[in-house]
Amino acid sequence: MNAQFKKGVLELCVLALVDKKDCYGYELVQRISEKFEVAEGTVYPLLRRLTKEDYFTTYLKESNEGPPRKYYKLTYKGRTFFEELRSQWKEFSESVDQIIWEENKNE
Amino acid sequence: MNAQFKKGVLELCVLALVDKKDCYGYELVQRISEKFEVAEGTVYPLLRRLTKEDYFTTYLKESNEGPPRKYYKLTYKGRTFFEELRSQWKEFSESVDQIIWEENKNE
DNA sequence: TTACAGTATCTTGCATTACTAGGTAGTGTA
DNA sequence: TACACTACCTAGTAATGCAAGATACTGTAA
Repeated sequence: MNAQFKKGVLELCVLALVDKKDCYGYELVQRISEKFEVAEGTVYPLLRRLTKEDYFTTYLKESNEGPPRKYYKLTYKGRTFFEELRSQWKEFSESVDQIIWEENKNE
Repeated sequence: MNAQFKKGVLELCVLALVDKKDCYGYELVQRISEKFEVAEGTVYPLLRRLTKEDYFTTYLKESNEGPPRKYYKLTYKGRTFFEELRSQWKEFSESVDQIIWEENKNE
């Protein structure tokens, strides 16, 4: 999959998944990769950035399948940002579809 | 509009518009900006790259509204690339929509 | 004549973000 | 002991959109 398409959209996907329920990084990589490939080296820095910008809070939780998991939880600010970004994506992707699927017109 | 969303997609839009009819750079900026803002400093380097990669050929044409216009014409290779890219976009954007609009499930 | 708006092309340097390729460490199994 | 899987992390690189500037042609208004 074209890596450029993912720019900015991965952020939106991460926000959407964490909005539904608290997630840890490795889990997000797995979940998103079911739809399209994403690298760990992409997701962890993204989570760090979104946390720094107060869209997430984090907490650690023991696991019996490996080292402790760092869970991310959406803040109020994060939810607002997510909804704004999702709305922007809707508008943008619909515009793109208009351009690329438009029938030839007499002009 | 989120600048990141456009990464890679602008290429697709330019290909789509030139596929319909030969276009010059300034025209593409105007046409795309009807849907979402795009800068000249983005489009001209993109056209240069796509031409270098043999997706476009170019020709000059006089204008009575200003300096000569450089028209871009899609090559066979360009059309193949456009259709491939458009199909990738379809798959990608549908995946994103599944992630961000999915209802909460019992899990 | 001069100035400006609109049309049309181009370039340089910057900001952002995804990926590659590595590392560390815990758990369970062969 | 070795390996696979889970789980976290980072440094450096590549790709691409944008801001801000330059150049130049046409037509119009002061």
